[in-house]
Amino acid sequence: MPAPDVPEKPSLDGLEEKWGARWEADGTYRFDRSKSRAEIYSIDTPPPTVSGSLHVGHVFSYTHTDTIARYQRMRGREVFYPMGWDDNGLPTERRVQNYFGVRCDPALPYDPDFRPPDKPPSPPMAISRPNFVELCIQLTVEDEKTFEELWRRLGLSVDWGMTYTTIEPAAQRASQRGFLHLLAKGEAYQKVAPTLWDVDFQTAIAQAELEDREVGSAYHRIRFGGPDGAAIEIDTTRPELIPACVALVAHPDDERYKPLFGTQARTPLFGVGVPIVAHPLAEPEKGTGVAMICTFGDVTDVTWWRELKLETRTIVGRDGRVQAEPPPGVDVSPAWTELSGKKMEPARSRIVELLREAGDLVGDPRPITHSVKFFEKGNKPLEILSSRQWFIRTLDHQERLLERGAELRWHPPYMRARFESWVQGLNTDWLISRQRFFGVPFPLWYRLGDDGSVLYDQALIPDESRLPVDPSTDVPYGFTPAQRDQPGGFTGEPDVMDTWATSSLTPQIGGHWADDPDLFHRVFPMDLRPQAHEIIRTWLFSTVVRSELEHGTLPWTDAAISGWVLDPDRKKMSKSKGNALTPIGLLDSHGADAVRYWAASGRPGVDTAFDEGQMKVGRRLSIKLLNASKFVLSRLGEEGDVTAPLDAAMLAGLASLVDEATVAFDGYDYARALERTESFFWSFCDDYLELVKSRAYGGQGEAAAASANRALTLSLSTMLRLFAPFLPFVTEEVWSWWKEGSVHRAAWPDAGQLRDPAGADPLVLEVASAVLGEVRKAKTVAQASMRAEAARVVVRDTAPRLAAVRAAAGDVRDAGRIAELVTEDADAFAVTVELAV
RNA sequence: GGGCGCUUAGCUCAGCUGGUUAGAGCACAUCCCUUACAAGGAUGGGGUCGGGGGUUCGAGUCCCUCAGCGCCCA
Repeated sequence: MPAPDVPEKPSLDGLEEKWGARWEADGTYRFDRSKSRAEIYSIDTPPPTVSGSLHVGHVFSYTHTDTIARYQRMRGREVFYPMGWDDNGLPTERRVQNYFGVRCDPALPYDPDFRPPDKPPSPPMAISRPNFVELCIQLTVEDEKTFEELWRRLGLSVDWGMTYTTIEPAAQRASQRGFLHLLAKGEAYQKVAPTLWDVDFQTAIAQAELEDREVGSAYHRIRFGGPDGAAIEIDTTRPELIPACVALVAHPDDERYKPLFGTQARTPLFGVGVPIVAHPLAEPEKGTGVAMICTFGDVTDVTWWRELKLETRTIVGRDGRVQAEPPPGVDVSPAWTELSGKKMEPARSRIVELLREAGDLVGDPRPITHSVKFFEKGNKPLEILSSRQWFIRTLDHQERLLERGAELRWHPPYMRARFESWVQGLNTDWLISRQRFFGVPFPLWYRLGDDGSVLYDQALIPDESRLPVDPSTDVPYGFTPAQRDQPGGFTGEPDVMDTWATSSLTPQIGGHWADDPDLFHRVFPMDLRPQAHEIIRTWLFSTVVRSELEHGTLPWTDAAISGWVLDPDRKKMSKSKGNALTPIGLLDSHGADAVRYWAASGRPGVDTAFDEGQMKVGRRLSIKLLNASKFVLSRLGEEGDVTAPLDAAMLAGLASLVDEATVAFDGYDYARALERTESFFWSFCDDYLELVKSRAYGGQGEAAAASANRALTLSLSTMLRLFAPFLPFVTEEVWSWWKEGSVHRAAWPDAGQLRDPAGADPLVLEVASAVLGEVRKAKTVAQASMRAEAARVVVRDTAPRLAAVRAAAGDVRDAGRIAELVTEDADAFAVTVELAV
C-alpha cells in the first residue's frame, strides 16, 4: 500500500465541488445496463414538480432515498436511480401565466413568430395553445437546471444520464400507450356525468384532489308553497340554487312529512312546481327535516337525483356564473334576470334580498361553520357540473388493489392503513380528463356527423407506432387536415390527461417501457418507491392501479414513506415559512454532509423538526472524521497481526456494529444505521484512540504497534464505509488519501473479517475505558490538565473484569499517564486515583 | 363518526421481541491551550418515561381506560 497522502490541515472546504465533478467525470453512479434483474436495485424516484421550488422537505426525503441507494450499491447491487421532473400539468400552467402574463386561448391559431412580452402585461395576453405549451417547456427547462444543480450539490447518487420529464415525447408515448391499452381492455371509458368542478381553473377534479375545508356559511330558512296552501319551510346554505331546485325531500319515516310525499310544492320567487319525495339520506334532525334538492348543490344532491330519477335544472355555468338562459321549467322572470350572469356569492346576496322582500325568508340567516369540498390547489368551493369526462375503472378492482397493498412491504408498516382506507373509501372511478392545455393529450379523435355533431362513440385511435400524437394538430388515419372540424370529418379530443395519469407511470417512463423493452425488463418491477405520506392516495395509489391493470403486478416490492419537516411550532414546513431557509442557503452555511446528517436522522415515516443544531452536529462529525482519519493515517507504521486484546475487543465491537447497521439498512431504517455508527465512532475517538495512541506510536514495541496499526486501518476503513451513505463527501475525501477508487463503489463491510481474532473479549475495551474515565474525572475534579500524571491508581473489581484491565494495562497506564496501576479484588467496580503533586 | 401515529431531561430524539442504577445530542455549569481535533477536549447537574388501572418475580416496553397533539378516511 502506498503511503497515505494526508493533508497538513484537513478541511471540508471545497469537497462538494471537487467530488461532485469527479463523480461526474468518473461515472461513479452510472447505471450499467448489462446487469441482470437479480443484480439490479431499481428505484422509482419521485419526480419533483418543477414549477414549484425545492424546499427543505424535498432535501429531507430525497436524502433518505439516497442513503438507501448508496447502501445497495455498496452491497454490490447495480443501482438504477434516475431522476425525473414532473413538469406537465396545472402547476406549470399557473407559473407560466404569472411569469409571462399570458393566458391560453385554444381558439387562436399558432403564431410561429411569437415572443413573450418583456414584462407581464395586465390583463394577460391571449395566446394560442401551441405557443402556450412552448412557453411551458421553455420555463421548465430552466427550472430543471436549477433543480439538478441543487441535487448534485446535495450529493444524490443518481445517474444524470437517465433523467426524464413527464412532458417529454417519451413520457407522452408511454402515457398514451398506457391509455390506449386501458381503452382496449375497457378499463378506460368516457361518460357524461356530474363531476366536481373548479370554477377558477375551469376543469373537472378527481376524488384524490379533493380537500374538505371548514368554512363559514349560514342557514337560510325559506318558505315553499305547500300543496294545501300551507307553507313548507326548509333550511339551506345555498338559497341561490332555488331556481335549480327539482324536489323537496324528507326521511320516509318522518311523520311530519309523510302525508306530503307524492304531492307538489312551489318554489318561492320562481313558482316552479317540484315533487315532495322521500329518501333515507334526508336527516330528520337537521333543520326542519326537509331539504331542497338542486342540480347540484352537493354530492348528496347527485345521489338523490340519480336514485329518485329527478329532473335536471342546471343553472351554474363552467365559469361559475349563473347562466344566461334559465333551465327547463323555469321562466325568464324578473328574479331570474337579477341572478343571471352573477357569480355565486353576489347571486346569493341578491336572492336573499328578493326572498326577504317577497316574505319567503323566515327570520334572519343563522351563521354556521361547515365543511365544504375544495380542489386542493383551488380557493373557491367546488361546483358539481355535468360534463363529458374520461375515467379509469377503480371501483371494479377495489379488492384486488387491497391485496396488492397487502403484498407491498411498507416502511414503516403502519402506512399501509392510509392506502387501505383510501381504497375502501373510493366512491367514483378515477377521473383523468382535464379541460386544460399543458398536459399529455388524449390520443383520440372523433368522427363528426353530417350535421357537424361529435360522435363520441366513434373514437378514432392512432396506431401505437405513431405515438405520441397531438389530436389538435395531427390527423387521424384516413382523413385529411381539411376535414378537421367539418361535417362528416373529424375533431380532436380537446382535453388533456391529468398529471397523475402520466406520473402514475413513472416506473414505466423511467424504465423506458415504450421504447426500450430490454432495459424495462431489467428494472421492472422495481425495488423501491420512496415518497411522502400525503401522496399515498394519489401517486402511490395511481401507480399501483396502472401497474395492476397494465402488467398484473405490483410496480415495486417496497415503499419507503418519509415524513414531513416540521417547523418549531410543529406545523408542516411551508414555503412561506421556509423562505428564509432555502435549501441552497442551508448547503452554503452547513455543507451537504451536515444537511444530509440532519435529514438522515429523521426516521422513516416520522415527521421531523427542522433543526439547524443537528446540522451543526453533522458538520462537527464530519470534521471529527477528518481529524481522526488524519491521526490514524498520518503516522502509520508497519501492520501486523492483531494480537493486543484491546484491539481485538474494539474490532469485535465494530463487527457487531456492522451487523446492526446491515440489518437496519435491510429494513430501510437508515436512521438507526447512522445513529449506531455515530455512537460507535464517538466512543472510538474518545476511548479507543486515546488508549491506543501511545502504543501505535511505538511506546510498547514494534509488534504491539503493528497490532494497533492493523486494528486502526481496519476500523477506519470500516467506519468510512458505514458513514459513506450519509456523508458521501467527507468519506470520499478521506478514502482518497489512502485507497484506490471511490468509497461509494467499495464493498459494504464484512463483519466476519473483523471477528478474525476469535478470542476477542469485549470486556477489555469496556473496562479499560471505564478506568480511563475515572482517571479523567479525578483530574477534572482536581482541575488538573489531562496531561497531569497520576502517581498511583487502584482498580477494585471482580476477577474477570480485573483480568480484562490487566490485559490492557499498558494502554491504560499510557493513556492515563499513570505511574503505578494496581488491581485489587472486590465486589464492585471502584477506582482510586492519586495524582502526582 | 371510524382509523393510524405520537406523548421519555429545558429542546430534538433513541430505547428493536418486557430483564442490571432509563440513554444520546443540543443547551447549561465547571475545568483543560493535550503533537488527530480550540469551528476542540474532559467532567458534571438535570427525568416519579402524559394521567389512572391491570398482567408479571419484574413494565418506558404488554393489556384496558382517560387526556392532549398531529395526520388519514368518511
